[in-house]
Order: sequence, then structure tokens, then C-alpha cells
Amino acid sequence: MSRITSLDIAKLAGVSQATVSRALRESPLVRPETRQRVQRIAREHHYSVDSAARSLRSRRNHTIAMLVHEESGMDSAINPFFTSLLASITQAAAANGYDVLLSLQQLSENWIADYETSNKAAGIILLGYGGYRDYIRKVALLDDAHVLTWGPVVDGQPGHFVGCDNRQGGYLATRHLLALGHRAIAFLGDTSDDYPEFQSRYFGYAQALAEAGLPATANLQCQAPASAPGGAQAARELLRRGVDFSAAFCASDLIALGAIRTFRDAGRNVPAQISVVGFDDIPAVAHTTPALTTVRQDTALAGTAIVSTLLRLIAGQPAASTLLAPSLIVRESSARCG
Amino acid sequence: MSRITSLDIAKLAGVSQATVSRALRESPLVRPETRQRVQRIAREHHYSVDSAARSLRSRRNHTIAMLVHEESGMDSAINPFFTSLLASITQAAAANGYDVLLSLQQLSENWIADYETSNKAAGIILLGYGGYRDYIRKVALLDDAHVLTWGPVVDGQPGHFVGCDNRQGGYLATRHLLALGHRAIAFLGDTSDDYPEFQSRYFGYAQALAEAGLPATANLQCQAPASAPGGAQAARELLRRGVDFSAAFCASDLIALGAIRTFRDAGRNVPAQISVVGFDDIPAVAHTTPALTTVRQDTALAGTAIVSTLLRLIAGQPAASTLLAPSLIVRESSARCG
DNA sequence: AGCGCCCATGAATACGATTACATTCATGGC
DNA sequence: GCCATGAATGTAATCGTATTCATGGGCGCT
Repeated sequence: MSRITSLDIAKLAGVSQATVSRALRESPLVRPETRQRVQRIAREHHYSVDSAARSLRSRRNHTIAMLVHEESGMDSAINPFFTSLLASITQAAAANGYDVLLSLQQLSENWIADYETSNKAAGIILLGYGGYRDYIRKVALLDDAHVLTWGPVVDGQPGHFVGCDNRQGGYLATRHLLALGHRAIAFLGDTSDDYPEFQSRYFGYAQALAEAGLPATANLQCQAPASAPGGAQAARELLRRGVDFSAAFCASDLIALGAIRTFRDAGRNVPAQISVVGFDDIPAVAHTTPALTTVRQDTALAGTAIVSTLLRLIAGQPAASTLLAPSLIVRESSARCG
Repeated sequence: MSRITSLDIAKLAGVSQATVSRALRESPLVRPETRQRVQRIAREHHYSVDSAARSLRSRRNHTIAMLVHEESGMDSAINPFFTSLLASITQAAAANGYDVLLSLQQLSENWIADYETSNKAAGIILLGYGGYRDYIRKVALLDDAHVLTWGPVVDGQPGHFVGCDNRQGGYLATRHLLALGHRAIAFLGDTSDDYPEFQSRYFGYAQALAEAGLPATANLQCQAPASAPGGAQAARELLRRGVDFSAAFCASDLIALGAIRTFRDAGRNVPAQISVVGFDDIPAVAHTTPALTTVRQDTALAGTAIVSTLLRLIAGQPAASTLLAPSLIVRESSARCG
């Protein structure tokens, strides 16, 4: 009992295999009544096109590969934000008739060969490879590959990117704190070149301060790895310095969670004494005590932008990098100063 | 400039195309030196086997489909636990040379046709379809399909399942509270047939109580949807009843987060006045205040168990359903009674 | 009526690998 | 010295579909 093929359907319908192929693909070449009859018979016999044969013959492939950085990507403790991005990409791809291959990878080996050259996927999405900028820059120059990276968008950089407007997010968060009357606002997060997203958030923070006539002083800024322990440590450092501050803008929600914990352990109530704002709006922070004020990246929008851009690349059409606007979600962790 | 094929490599290596195919597949039929030469040339030319052609001809497919329930699965707010399960499945699959197709679906349509019949995948993993028990039971009877479901394992049920020992988890959590001296322990969560996982957790809870000579009284049990608002609502209901209790075992972490929030809003300190234990150990609850005592499902182990069981099914070998042992993670939300 | 054209379909081929079968060559047993 | 054996490779068929090219029949136009 071998698989049922288009030839079987052809015999059953009394037409040729070619007609079956055409009918199933809604070709206008086949008469509507024939088309419907063939489709009905195919359906009745649970026939479905063999995708291997299809893509072998047509040289076309309806799959995209989604590569997620092995360490920073899927580990929810590091960046839970990816989960919803994953979901929205998958749905956007499905809406366009594409399947999604998921893979967790280091970017060391020749993964392009693994996916595009071997014809497993028509294009590749990179998630969570913030630390591989130079590498990605090189890849971007190979124009026989269709690669789209989620990450910081920098003007004039080669390659194709979709990312959140981190600067705008930092700006929004800081403006919010300023509007609440805060003047001494700390920044917890990495500001180095290595993490352009965080750096942009910092620039937005600095810009908002500048517009309010305030300097971004170094002793209000603490380096923090993007994790809860990292945030806790940065907060301890800040307290240790003894500088006066009434609010902290944290470069990620996890940093914020760690910082809040430290502040409270030190007897400083949040938000009564210290306001805290995060970044990402990971699912859990809506339910913590206090619920976190944070900056949300619209993952649904991100997914559709990522997929549509990649599909343009695959189709050989010109595609521009995209910046997505974040929004501020005000909850309980930020309050009026004093 | 068309794609480079095995025939090109054959010409370059001065052998036949068949030999190239064999050499690349490490066939013992080809002399070691020939094999190495072919492999070297292939590598130098960045050749990689066309997977469509390979699976068409070999009738073998090295992909598995991972179907995640559209609503309950990927929405981290509902079950963040899936993210790490996803990751561990993906890695376990990769370790066995399998790719993973990700799809978010309702289970209404004939998804088996979409994946197995169309030869897109050799097997299917179902995640998050707790509400589709009858449907899955039917599917299980089709033995030409290779389907593995993550979910409650019930003795004698048809089909193949891998799941957590929820009863044991509930038992562990309740024993922990009993050991801390608690006598009046509430259960927040759904106990209906519709959610066998939660039901099992409840049974474990009841068993622990019984062993301690305590009854599982109805007024200490509150229905709660598996979400933070659900937990908050159930906690309010519990308080409204006015029954005396000093601890609550919540059927999921999100329920626990919602309940803690309600208890605190009502002026009941956690854990000083009320101890709370959750279930899942989602990433965020290690960082909340207070950090949550909870039951952890070992996702890494789950991933390997799921994949290895599915691969057995694909290979036509007998495969049993598997129950995985959970473990108790004691943090701050549970304390000695009184 | 006859000519050409288009529409619907059939026949045949190609996609790139795997694999059953054929072939070659060296070896060893008698 | 000859045939059976087996290792290494080549030849060719094949997987199931998309697609090109050929074909036939109906129809409009002159």
C-alpha cells in the first residue's frame, strides 16, 4: 500500500496527471468544472501534494528558517520577549503560505549552507544574535542568500534588519519619569557598543534628560547584564555609591525585576520612594507586585514586518530595513516624585 | 548560474554521481580515500545535498512537526512553560539529525494531511492541546501517523503521550506545606475532567492530606482558570468564604501570582500569614517578591523524552508513554505555619 | 466552406538525489 | 590455470510533481 499520488487521482478523475497538477494549483488553464471535480476527488481520497516532489520540480520552497541564538534566544530567563516574537512570525509566515523551520544555533558554522544551499528554506530569519554584528555584516554582503535579522537598525549598515526603535523607547520611558516630577533618574543597563539595543535605549534616556535641561551623569548609570541577578547587582552598586536618585530606568524588564528586589531588600519602597521603569513588557511583569511600568515592543507588528520583508527579499524585490515604534505601558512601579 | 549538484562534484572528483552520493553518506561501499577526496571537494565547493531530492527519492524525511495550540501554547501569558519545552525539543531533535517545523494551530482541520501525508514531516508533536482529548484519542487510532502528545498520561489510553507526573507534583507541594506545619491548605485550580493535569495535581494534594489524616474539604478548594486574573479571582472567593487557612497550593504559577497579589491587597502577608506554592517554575517566578516556591517540570528531560519516543514511533519500534518526575523548588513564598 | 486561433488537455521530460543491478578487477582455492 | 568470490565503482531506473511542447476540437471570421 504505497502513498496515493497525483497519478492515482488522475486515473480516478479520468484525466491526465498534468491536469491534476494544474487543477490543484487553481490554474486558469483547466476548465472550472474539471478543476472542481479533480479537487473533490483529491479531497475525498485525502490526497495532498508531496512537498518534496513539488519543491524539487518547481525549484521553489515554501519554508523559512528561523534561527534563534542558542543561549540568549529561547532561554526565557534571558529574554522571554522572544517567545511572542516567535509566535507572531510563525503566524505571519503561515498567513503567507510558508512553513517555519525552527533551529537553535550558535552562528559559528556555515548555517546558510545548511538551510538555503540545501534547499531546506527559501530564507532565513535571525533572532537574538545581538553579539554577532560583524559576522552578520559579512553575511549581508552575500546577496544570493535571503537573510533578515531582528535587531538594532543602524543607518547605512549593509544587510536587512527589522527592529524596535529603542531610542524612542528610552525616550518615552524617561519622559514619563520626568513628567512625574523626577529629576535624578538612574539608568541600569549596558551602554557599550556590544549591545546596540541597550545603547540606543540609553541615548533615548539621555536625550530626554537633555531636553529637560538635565545632564546624564555617569554616577547615575550602572552597567548591568540583561538578567535579574544583573539588575540586582547594578542596583546594589547604585545604592553603594550613595548618590541621590528617585527613579530608575532599566534597560530590560529582567533588570527591573532584579533592581526592585534589591531596592525593597534595602528598605526602599517601590514606587513610593523609587520609581522603576522596565523595557520589553514580558508577560510576567503585568502580574508582579508592583506591576511594572515598561516599554512594549509590538511583537505582532514585528512578526508581520519581519516576514513581509523577508518575503520581498525572497521574491527579489527591494526591501528596506524597518524601525517599529514602541509604546509605554504605565502600571504601578512608577509614581509621582516625593 | 544554476545550483551546484552532486553531478558537478562527480565530474570534479572524476567519479560517478552514485559514488558521490555514497561517499557523502559515509557508505562503507566506497573506498576510504575516495570518500575523503569526494568529501573534500564537496566541502570546497560548498556543496550540500538537496533535501527535497533526497527525501523524494529516499522516501525518508528528517523533519518533525511541532504543533502548538494557537491560543494556549505560545501565548506566554498563558503558559510560559512551553517556551523552554520548545527549546529542549528543538535541541533534542537537532541532536538526532532532525529539523523541526513549528506551527501554531487550532486542531480543527486535517493537520495530519498537512504534515505527514504531504511528506513535510515524519512525525508530529502536539503541545498545549489539553482541551482536545477526544479528538486526540481518535487520532491515536490511526496507526499510519506518528503522533506524540505532550500532556496527561492516563493508563490504558490509546495513543502516545509524554507528560509530567502531575499527581506526584501536587503530592510533593502539599507534603512540603504539611511539613511546615500547615493544616488548613487551600487548593486553587480547576479540578474538572476537562483539565486532567490540574485534576491530577489536585489528586496528589488530596492524597498528601489523606496521608496526614486530613480531609480535602470542598470549601478549601476554588476553581481558577490558569491565569493570573483567574488566580486573583479564586483567592478573592476564598477570602470571601471566611474559612480559615494558612496556605494555598496553586495549580499553576500564574494562578499563584494572581493569588499572592490578592492576598497582599487584602493585607495578608505572604509568606508570613499565608504560604503559597505554585506549579511549573516559569522563569519569572524566581525573581518575583517573594520568590515563589513551586514545582518544576524538567523541560530538558521532557524534550529528550518526547523526541526519543517520537523517533521510536517513526522507526516503527514499540514505544511506551512516559511519565516524568517533577521536583519541588523551595523559595520564599512558603514558610513555617504560625 | 475553409482558415486560423485559442482553449483545454495529454504526452513527455526534468528536477537531483538514492539505490538496485551490472560491471570490472584482483584474489584465492582447487 | 580457471572459476568463484567479493570489493569498488559505474549505469540506469526511480521517487512524484511541475512544466514545456504537442494536439485536437470548437468557434469566429471572411
